[in-house]
Amino acid sequence: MIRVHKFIVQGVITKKMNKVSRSTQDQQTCDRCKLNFICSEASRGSPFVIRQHGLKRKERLFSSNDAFTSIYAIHSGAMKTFHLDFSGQERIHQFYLPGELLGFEAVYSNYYPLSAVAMVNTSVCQVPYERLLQFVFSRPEWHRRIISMISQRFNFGQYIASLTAEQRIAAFLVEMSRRLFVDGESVEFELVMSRQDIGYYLGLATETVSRVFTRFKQTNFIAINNKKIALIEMDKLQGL
Amino acid sequence: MIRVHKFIVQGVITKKMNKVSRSTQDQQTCDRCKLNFICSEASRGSPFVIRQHGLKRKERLFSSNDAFTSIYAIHSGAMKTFHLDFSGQERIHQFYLPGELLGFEAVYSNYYPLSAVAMVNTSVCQVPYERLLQFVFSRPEWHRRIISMISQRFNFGQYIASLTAEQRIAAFLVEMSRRLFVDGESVEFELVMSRQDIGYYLGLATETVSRVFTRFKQTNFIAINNKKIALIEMDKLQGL
DNA sequence: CGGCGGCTTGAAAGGCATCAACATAAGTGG
DNA sequence: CCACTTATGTTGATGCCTTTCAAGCCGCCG
Repeated sequence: MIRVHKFIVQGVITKKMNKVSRSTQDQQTCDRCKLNFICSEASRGSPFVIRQHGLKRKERLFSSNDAFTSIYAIHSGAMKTFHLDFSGQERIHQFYLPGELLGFEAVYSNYYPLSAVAMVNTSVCQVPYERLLQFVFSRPEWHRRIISMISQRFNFGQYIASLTAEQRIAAFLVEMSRRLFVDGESVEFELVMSRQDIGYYLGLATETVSRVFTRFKQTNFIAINNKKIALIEMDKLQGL
Repeated sequence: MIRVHKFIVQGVITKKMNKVSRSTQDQQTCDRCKLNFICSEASRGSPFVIRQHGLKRKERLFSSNDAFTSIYAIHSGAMKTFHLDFSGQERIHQFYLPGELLGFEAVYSNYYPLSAVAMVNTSVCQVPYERLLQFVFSRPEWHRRIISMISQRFNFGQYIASLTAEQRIAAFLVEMSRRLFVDGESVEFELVMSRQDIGYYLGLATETVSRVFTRFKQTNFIAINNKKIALIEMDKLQGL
């Protein structure tokens, strides 16, 4: 059996906050936020982040075609963005982990092209886009940084189409651990998303995801027990 | 037999220009350039675009790991960006058509993560990034616009992993025609990339690409003769 | 005109999806 | 807190789609 020490993703909301009060605990999670460079400079009680939403599992943050107003930063928990294809099947575009931003997809068209729902109980910070721009424009060094940050998230996604099921899942697991742990030290975490979500995300059937997990478990590449997972042979996963 | 009227992609470089002189002919192709909103405002002989490179087919514009200096706009022709995977196989990330920009992938890391080569004889405009920022920051409305432009190109790529070969190729063809013809009127064009490139891009074997083209031809969804292609039943292609 | 790279077509093998049944976990109400 | 219900995950058998290997064709360029 494996023992999982950190459950960073599975952030349970213990209290719902409607205004920003940066407690010591917040400080930790805020450190990894991609907007921290602005947010931490903004004076306390500043209107940069207007509130912190608490979302229950499966609760929706915004829907496809909603008018674009805000960027959201994941404070704790995890979300997914998706749209429904012509046959009504969910197509997952991205998962969002603590510290990551969602909503930039809507900047160009001025409406959210995708829907966003919480995969576990989640807390997000809402940053009205106009206000964000206002802040960004107020400091020259931030100009460059925001462009850089947005450029970071370019189209590196479609290459998975040429990978086998095992390669896709290995890449997915490595990617998850990389995004969860900045230091890259720990390799034990909680899969917040269902097998089906992973399948939709990687273009695989749910059963295939399950089977590959079992195969990886048998070859001792990973240890897995339902949602708890530990990457044991990271090298071998990357070497697929 | 089909007759192809427009060969916008297959821009043959008749003259190599080393400084910017916006002839009437340039004006046409520049109109569709995503940086035209800045470039057209910059006074003639301004240092915004420093020169126009002529690249022969298969010639390289920059290589993976090169230091990042400039964004490039395709003036005529077409390019592809790719990297080599561990087994030395080419993985194509994106194709770039006239008016489109490449190089933004390098902003974050400050080096080009991918290599770029011309698929046909191609002419590009080089825009040094520092100079671009200088211009962009000089006008607030441009700043907003560049952020919007970059945000436009978000991760909508990986969904192809869940499509069949026919769906991927149909989507690819529709996408190409959309990017080539702003009005969406014409459906006849020249495929500048090889079957192999298309395969690498879509995660399919070259033979599969070929087979699907033949199948589409037999069902009269398209007319195709080597590189010349006409989308006859656009609706049916989209409906796959 | 000959050679070569790109393209097409065929046959066989393999990987993944699908369908189906079951197991386990999570959620709900008494 | 337990019993029930529902959602989620696992495992097996079968079939199909795509890859792979192989051979031949076509178009392009020297």
